[in-house]
Amino acid sequence: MPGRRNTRRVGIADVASMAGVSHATVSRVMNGNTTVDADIAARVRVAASELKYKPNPVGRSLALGKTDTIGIVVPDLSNPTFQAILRGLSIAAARDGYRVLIADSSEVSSEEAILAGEARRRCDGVVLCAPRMSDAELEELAPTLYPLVLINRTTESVPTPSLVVDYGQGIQELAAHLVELGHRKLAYLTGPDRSASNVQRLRGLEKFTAEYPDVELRFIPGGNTFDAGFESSDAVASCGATGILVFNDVAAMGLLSGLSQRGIRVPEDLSLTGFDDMPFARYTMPPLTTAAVPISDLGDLAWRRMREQIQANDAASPTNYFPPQIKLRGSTGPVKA
Amino acid sequence: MPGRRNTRRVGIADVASMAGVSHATVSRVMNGNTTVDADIAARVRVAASELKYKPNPVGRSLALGKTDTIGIVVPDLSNPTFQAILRGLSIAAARDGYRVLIADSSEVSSEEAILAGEARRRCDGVVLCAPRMSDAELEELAPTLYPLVLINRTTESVPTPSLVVDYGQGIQELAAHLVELGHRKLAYLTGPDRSASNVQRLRGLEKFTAEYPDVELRFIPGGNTFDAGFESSDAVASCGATGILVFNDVAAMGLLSGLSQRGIRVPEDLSLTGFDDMPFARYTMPPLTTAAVPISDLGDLAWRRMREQIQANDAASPTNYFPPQIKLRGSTGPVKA
DNA sequence: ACATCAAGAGAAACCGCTTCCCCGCGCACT
DNA sequence: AGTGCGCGGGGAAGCGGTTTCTCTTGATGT
Repeated sequence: MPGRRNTRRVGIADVASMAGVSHATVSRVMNGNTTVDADIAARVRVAASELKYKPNPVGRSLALGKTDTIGIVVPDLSNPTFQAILRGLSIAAARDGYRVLIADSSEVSSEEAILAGEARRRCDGVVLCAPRMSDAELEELAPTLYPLVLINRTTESVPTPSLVVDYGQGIQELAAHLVELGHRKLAYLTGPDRSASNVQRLRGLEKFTAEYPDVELRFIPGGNTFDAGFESSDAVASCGATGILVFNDVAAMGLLSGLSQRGIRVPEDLSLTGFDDMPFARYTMPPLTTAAVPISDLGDLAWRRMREQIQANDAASPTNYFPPQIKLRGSTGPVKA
Repeated sequence: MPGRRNTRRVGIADVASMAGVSHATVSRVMNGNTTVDADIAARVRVAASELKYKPNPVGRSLALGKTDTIGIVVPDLSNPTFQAILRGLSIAAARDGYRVLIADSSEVSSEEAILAGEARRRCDGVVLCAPRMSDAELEELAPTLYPLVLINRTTESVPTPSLVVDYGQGIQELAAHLVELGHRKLAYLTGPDRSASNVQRLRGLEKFTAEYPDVELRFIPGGNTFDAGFESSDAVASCGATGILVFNDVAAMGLLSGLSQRGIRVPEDLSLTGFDDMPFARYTMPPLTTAAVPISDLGDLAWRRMREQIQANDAASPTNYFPPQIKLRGSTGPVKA
């Protein structure tokens, strides 16, 4: 006898026998089917509430072929960006009666495809954040995941709704801002090598240098952590640049801390920009000039794109690009005379 | 015909007919049942991988009466504490092949019970974080959720594994630390009124004043945000206390910022403690003395308690109290002469 | 009064998988 | 050679619902 439970839960059959009807009728009543006589329906409802009956979602899922659940695959749940996406997604999905199943690939990109497949099998759709996955693998995976929404990735073969933050655009604007302030020697403190969003920033900076050939731009290896920023302060201080573009706010805050320990003043001696506009960015000393990414809107929109596909109202919706919004604060200022 | 899918997925029957065996045999092979002839097993495996067959989890769940999924109910996913718990839980559960379904009650405590019930029906167990739920409701709800782990709550009627952070103990130790440094006039910048963890801190401080009758302790209404801390700086500066216990790190950072704007030096003029040891606490100027709560261990342990109940190796495991660990940093110093 | 029909409820099929039950087969033992 | 037995695989019964199909029943029309 498979699936026996110690304490058997109340099932549709219990309600049916209590109300003196067939379980088909109980099912009809529970699903609001109006072809049931009002008296009988009332009797069923009484029995159901008497027994505190709630339909078993697993049984329903099997019969209906849907689980009212969507999966999200993230590379690292400790990353505030993914936390915000998850939050936005979860709240938006909940409004439509859907739940969210999470799959954390722990930065192991070889796991991502497997996790996504598993999640898809349990859920009605998948939101995939897989910054490290190769393009080839993504192209192959995407069609098998069908109701799929991509974050910060796009596919060519199958048209898949994608939500991408335009990091390249953002960093260009920050660089342009520094130029406006008179800076001619800039440096970019890079993020993790294999990070897709770091690559996008580099692309954006290529365009920038093409546009401003007279501006000098050098690259300093950095990272995405406070400590990485902190430890880069020597390299930054000695590189001769007066305007520093940092990969993200966390590293920028580390750098800020390191510079202040060396007695280098921001923005008097050096201008500094971050990226992400995390909550504390406005509270550093000085407050950080940065680029805001509307990430919780992103989670919300991810759900909307997912819902469109599940309901199949209209299929193809193109990639949405999110231009970051530049926040001018105290960490950037005119170049020293 | 219920549950028809547009593109029918490959099922166990397809594998069975391809391998020329019954689906019972396929099932046995897929589940590693050794009573299958090696040749046949191999044939089945070939067919399965040929068709890329993966068992449908919903079908399995129904047959087995388990979903390999646990639910977590949180009041607010934007709260770093719950993010950390979620992360710890998710990673630990994943190691044992379980997934996590999230339910965000958006601080609406009336939703919590409903969400928890729904989650329980879909999952093999529930981790419940419901700081605002009334004791009565919790007592009534707990038995219906059986494989249940509580965070920062306990029950009396049904013995339920609980993981509670001993905020009272932590704040007492911080206060004692200030006394050791010579402070005799202390103030507590409170958290949100209805927050259970704020109440626990207040309880701890009651004990503290009983133990140190010669120390003066006053209370200043605060909050749990940076801005709340910032705006309290006047009240703090004028209250005459030399040692300030702040509800949490975020508010403490706000206060720190406000004080520095007023030219009040920390720790020379005023000593300051936070609570939580959030990642940035060590990077403020000066670094924040605070109490570290091992929250991701907490997620990890939540899973372990859950697993114990699911496997039913041993039933009752008592409440685990987590004493916060005091981190002495630069924001506290000897009282001014 | 009889035929037609619509409404409403029960029986049964089905979703995809696991596992119990049982039967056929080959081997060993008497 | 006949019986007992263990092994392995097929058939079928579930898991808990939804939905189609079918049949009963009461109302309506002529």
